Amino acid sequence: MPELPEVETVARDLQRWVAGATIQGATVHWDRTIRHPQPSERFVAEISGATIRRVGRRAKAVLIHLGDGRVMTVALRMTGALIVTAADADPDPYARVVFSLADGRELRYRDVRKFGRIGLWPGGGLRSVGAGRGARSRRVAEGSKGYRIGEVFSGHGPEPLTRSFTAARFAERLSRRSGRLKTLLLDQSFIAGVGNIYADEALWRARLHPLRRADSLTSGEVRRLHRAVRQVLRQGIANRGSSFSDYVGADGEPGDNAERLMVYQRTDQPCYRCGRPISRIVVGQRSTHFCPRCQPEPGPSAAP
DNA sequence: ACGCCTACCTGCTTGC
DNA sequence: TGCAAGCAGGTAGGCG
Repeated sequence: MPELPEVETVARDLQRWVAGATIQGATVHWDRTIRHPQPSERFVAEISGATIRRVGRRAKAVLIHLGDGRVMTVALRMTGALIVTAADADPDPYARVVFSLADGRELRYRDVRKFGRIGLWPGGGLRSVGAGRGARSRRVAEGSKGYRIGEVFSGHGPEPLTRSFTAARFAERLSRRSGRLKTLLLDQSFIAGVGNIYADEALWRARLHPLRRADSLTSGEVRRLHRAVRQVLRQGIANRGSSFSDYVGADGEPGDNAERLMVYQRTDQPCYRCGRPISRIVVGQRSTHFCPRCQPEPGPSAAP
């Protein structure tokens, strides 16, 4: 589930613990985890000997910047985790890729459900941040290799915690969309890094119904949502992420944010603001939690 | 441009 | 107790 706060936590941990380390070699236990380059033997050959210069994040991906400018991307998807261990730590049956570091430690990519993907890309072009739904056609073209790291992310929407993500910019983007708020918040080409947990949390905080049409918001509502998105993400980071079953930081420990969530997975429990039981509906095949009193039903004119 | 659907995987919980 | 169905934080790709 890792969303922006969980990925940010992992990236900060790794920056602290493995920046400057050398990757001596790698063992791939599940071939499909390697997205690029293939075959995975080639990936292993190309990563071996590389040094880790810096670790960062873009959208929900961990970016491991190498000494020569190349970038390794790790998309954790549902159950992925990057954990730093001593080499003599117990073997992990769910470790899909293990990087051995020259100092004797291991960087393990663990992933129960095997949805996550690791790529190794030439550097360059990372500043470009495209907009709109180019994401899709870009991704299709990407199969044709040769892609630099910047192009891997060119279809993603703005990073919600940056300075340039202003309420005015958010308002402009929302005004051009007729879809439902919940669906849009989950659309990575619309806004990067928000997933199911933080989308529900932000909508509750902003007192907006998940089925509201994006272009129906007043400017006051847009400001509330803009602030709410940033607040729930920052709170998630401050608490090292929300853990339910699989998510852990690079230290292997769960985060503390799950106990501070207001609506997510609180179906039928009282709303912390008004006491009314939290509702659960399905929007875009994703379970959605909200308070039917604090987040009133969109009127017929605003309904999609 | 956009929405809906399925597929990708495994483990855990729930209900009969 | 056993077993099957349902559920899970994400996204790529196909179809309409």
